[in-house]
Amino acid sequence: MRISDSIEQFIKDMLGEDSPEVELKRNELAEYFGCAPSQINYVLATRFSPSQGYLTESRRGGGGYIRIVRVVETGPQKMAYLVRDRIGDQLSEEEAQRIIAHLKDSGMANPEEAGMMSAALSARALAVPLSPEMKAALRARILKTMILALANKGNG
Amino acid sequence: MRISDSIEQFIKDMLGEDSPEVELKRNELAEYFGCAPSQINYVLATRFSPSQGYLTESRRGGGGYIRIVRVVETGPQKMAYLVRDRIGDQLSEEEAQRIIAHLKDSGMANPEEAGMMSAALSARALAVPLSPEMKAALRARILKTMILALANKGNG
DNA sequence: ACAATACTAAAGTCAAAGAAAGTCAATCGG
DNA sequence: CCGATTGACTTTCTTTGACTTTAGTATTGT
Repeated sequence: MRISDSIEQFIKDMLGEDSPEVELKRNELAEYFGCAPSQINYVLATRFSPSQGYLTESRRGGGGYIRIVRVVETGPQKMAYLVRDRIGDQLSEEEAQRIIAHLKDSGMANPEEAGMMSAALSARALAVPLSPEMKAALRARILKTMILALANKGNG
Repeated sequence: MRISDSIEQFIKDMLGEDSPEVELKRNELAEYFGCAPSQINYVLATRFSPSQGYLTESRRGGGGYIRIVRVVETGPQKMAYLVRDRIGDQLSEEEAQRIIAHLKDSGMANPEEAGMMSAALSARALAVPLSPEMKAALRARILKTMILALANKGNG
């Protein structure tokens, strides 16, 4: 069996039990599995990427760490994913505001959250010298990220 | 656990309780934590900087001291300050998250709003092919717009 | 007594060492 | 050939210590 797979399994077991979040020491883990520390980065990059539903954050230096958070979950969060999938790579401001209204109407976002989303995607917020295509791409990404944050709020 | 973090926590606990101000002896604190005195300066520089909402003043020589003050400003003033002075044309993600944390801590934004802001300005939301400068410019504009929305909510 | 000087007790500065994690190109193995 | 593995090198954050600066206190000369 590949070491990468073992490490992946190890981390997923830790994530499975109690919390959707695990913190580890790169060097310790590497030593435990008898591999190069950078192997851990490889596993993170290939098995715990954002597109696979994980976020990682880390810190270097003395007392450094790597934290892995699972963001894909069950229940209402699937709805968020559906919505997210309906947002492509491009998003107009009108469409964005429509989706936000829908999120609010369906109770997935409260008025405060909707207000912030609306502001972040307004023409005013994106008043920078960029092509319309780039702005549309930005809107899509920003809204997706905010919806993910919404979905994740439940059991962070 | 890092000594820096312990010292940070220690000071924040002192600040948290009663007063927004605490006075301490650098050498005593260093001895208490068993570290070099200059470590205290490091903690002050990295965790209690003005941009993080703290001011420090000190005195050398016999009977010297270090005083740390948590700066408190009222909502509207603070927001105006943030938009006008502190957020320029460029904004790093770290700085953005710090500002958002401050807004939340001081009650100017509730956790939901802060969450949305944080998401909208995350590296993930801006993961598009743009120069770092352009991203920094976008962050600045988006955050300003969201803060304006916050401010407007209250009195309008 | 008073001012200048010396002594001592702080805090400040800065650079070097240490401790992690990140990157990337080369290599390995199925 | 392609994903897995490694290791040298880089970057970032922390910790320490030697040296500097400043403030209060004691001493000394007039």
